[in-house]
Amino acid sequence: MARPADSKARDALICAARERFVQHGLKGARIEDITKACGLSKGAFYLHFKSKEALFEELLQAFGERVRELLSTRQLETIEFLKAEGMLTAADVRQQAPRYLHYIELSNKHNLDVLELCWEYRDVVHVVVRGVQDTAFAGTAWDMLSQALSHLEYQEQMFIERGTLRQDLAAGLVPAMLVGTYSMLCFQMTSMKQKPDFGVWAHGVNRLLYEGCAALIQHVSSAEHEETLETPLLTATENCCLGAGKTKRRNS
Amino acid sequence: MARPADSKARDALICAARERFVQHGLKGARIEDITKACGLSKGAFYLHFKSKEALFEELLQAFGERVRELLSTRQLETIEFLKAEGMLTAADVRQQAPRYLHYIELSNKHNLDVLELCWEYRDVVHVVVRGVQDTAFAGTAWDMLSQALSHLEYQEQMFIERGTLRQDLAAGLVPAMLVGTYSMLCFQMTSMKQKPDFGVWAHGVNRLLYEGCAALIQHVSSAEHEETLETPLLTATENCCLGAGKTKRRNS
DNA sequence: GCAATAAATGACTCGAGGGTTATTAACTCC
DNA sequence: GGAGTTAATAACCCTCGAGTCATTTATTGC
Repeated sequence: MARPADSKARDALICAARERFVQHGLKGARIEDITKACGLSKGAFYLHFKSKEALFEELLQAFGERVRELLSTRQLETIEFLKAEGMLTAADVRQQAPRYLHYIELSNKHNLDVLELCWEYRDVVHVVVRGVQDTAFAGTAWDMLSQALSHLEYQEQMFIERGTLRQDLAAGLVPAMLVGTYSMLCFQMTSMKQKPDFGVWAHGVNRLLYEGCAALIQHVSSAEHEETLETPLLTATENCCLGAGKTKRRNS
Repeated sequence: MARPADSKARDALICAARERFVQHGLKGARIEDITKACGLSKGAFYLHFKSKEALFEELLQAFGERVRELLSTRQLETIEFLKAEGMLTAADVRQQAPRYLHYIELSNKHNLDVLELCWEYRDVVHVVVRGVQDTAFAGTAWDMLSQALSHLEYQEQMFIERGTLRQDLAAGLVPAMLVGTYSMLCFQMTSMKQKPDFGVWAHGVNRLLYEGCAALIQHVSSAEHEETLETPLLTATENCCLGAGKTKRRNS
């Protein structure tokens, strides 16, 4: 006994909003343009969403959920692997033991999963990185990167403690390089029409980094790089932020 | 026979504007807030600048000029070095020859120069990366990264052609990792109060990457990584952009 | 002190865009 | 087909901020 909503209306609004957000940022996107793009009126928008920000938060929640899933399965599977195959030793790395190659394989799989997800949500990523300044979401990109960083730092720590990795690199360096390289890739993909071949990329990065570490391990006893680099680095926890610090938390 | 302008007014306006731009982005910064911050009225702003955008462009020009200087001296000094010391060979890298270590030293110096410059202009960098969407400057960050990328790709190409570097990594991978890592660092530094120790960082990155390449060179003949990764990759020239593509060029 | 001149002010206009609401359209159930 | 209900519309209000300009203020040369 009532007029039912056009089932496509809500989805159409979300879709149009995503496009506008990418082009103009969260603030810059005009509600009237969004509704016009799907043949609706401004009022219709407020029928489905409390505000532009609420719509965006919805998108972000979905993405964040997926990210959290990925991170936690990565965590689980890594621990599982190490339980099953035993902790990696420096010798494994040096000799490119099957166990080590297997580990790289696993790590690679996880990296690819992340890239795929970012591709799926590339518009949202784009907005989070470059379109939310002066908004409740201003710190979100950094928050997400921080999660990834501290996650990888945890793994690095494990490896360092067990002697798998050299200790003479600044702690956090490898995680930061990984996150830096991958976020560069995400940054790039937000402006691409064709999905690039992530496999080639991820594989190369992995080889460079892991074999770089292996190379260092071989040189351990050689005297030429003596200075231990133990300055604490740039960790995720170093949140001595200026801009990001004044992130107004969401007031939904 | 006229009232002279307060000599400090213009500088004060620029200074206040930079602060506001960081906090709220180019569009989000209000002219009246900028002027209020240095005890002036809105009208005074238009006495010194045509618009907010004109002021920002001025900042950007200064930064861009410095960047171009750095890139060209890097280019010059690298070529000069290679002329003086001869082209590096794979053997140099493998054996960590003085010539090779010297080269790394040089490269490191240039990297540090870039980091220092970014630190000096960290507020401008911050704005360019995150505060110019829906603005004439929307594509600027990417333009600048592209310059750096293609510059490094040129060097990489040189090394690959002469056989110094392995050819079985995706072309552009090392440049992209460098730019990715360094821009991650820039991204981080825009929210830091204390200047971090760039030396430690740059040194670690260099060692990882170069020794990673060296390690690969050692494995050249080993059969275990066979597939040649020759997919063209993500080069600077791949400007198949969506968002960045519709950058309205400046209309000053 | 006074005229001339340029700096600086702040009240003003104006357009843009977020959010509201009275009204109309469309649908369902009886 | 009519009552009841909800979707959707579009005119409206309101705030905010860019840019303007008549007016005031400060300074200099005489």
